[in-house]
Amino acid sequence: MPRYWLMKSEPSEASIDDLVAAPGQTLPWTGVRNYQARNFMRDDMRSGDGVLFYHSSCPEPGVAGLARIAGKPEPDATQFDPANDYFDPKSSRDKPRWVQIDVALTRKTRLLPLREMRAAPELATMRVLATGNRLSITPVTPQEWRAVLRLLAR
DNA sequence: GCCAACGTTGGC
DNA sequence: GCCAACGTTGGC
Repeated sequence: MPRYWLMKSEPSEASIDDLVAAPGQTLPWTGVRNYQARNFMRDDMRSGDGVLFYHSSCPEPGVAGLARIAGKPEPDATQFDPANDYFDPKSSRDKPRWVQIDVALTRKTRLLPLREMRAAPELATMRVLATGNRLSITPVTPQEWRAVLRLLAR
């Protein structure tokens, strides 16, 4: 049974165009430093799960493409690298704290702006739209997934 | 740049 | 375990 996720990325760090241009059109999802989001990756994601690739903290926030989970969670390489912005001195290779997982492009879509998502009654239940939500990874229901696809097709 | 909302830290 | 202080997120 496929599951669905929304994953936020700042386009200045990793945009949908970066995913299009990546080797194998696949990027390791690194840098998650929130336990709830980590637990989604570590415990709940399965290869083949659908992903809404969302651009955040940018002039036009919204869904920018469709992707899917590939492979399985691994220790996030950036946590061990002191030169990396996401270095975590409290983590160790023996007991890694953070995980990454590969995300593979399905297709780039038109931008579905946050504004349009908020205006769509069928998306009112989406976690990412909930007041105060800051999670960079949120589950998406099959109904929400289908509704997003319908909006993208317009 | 502002600021609301939320997560994390650390003293007690 | 409480909770104040602080840091981060992310839309606007």
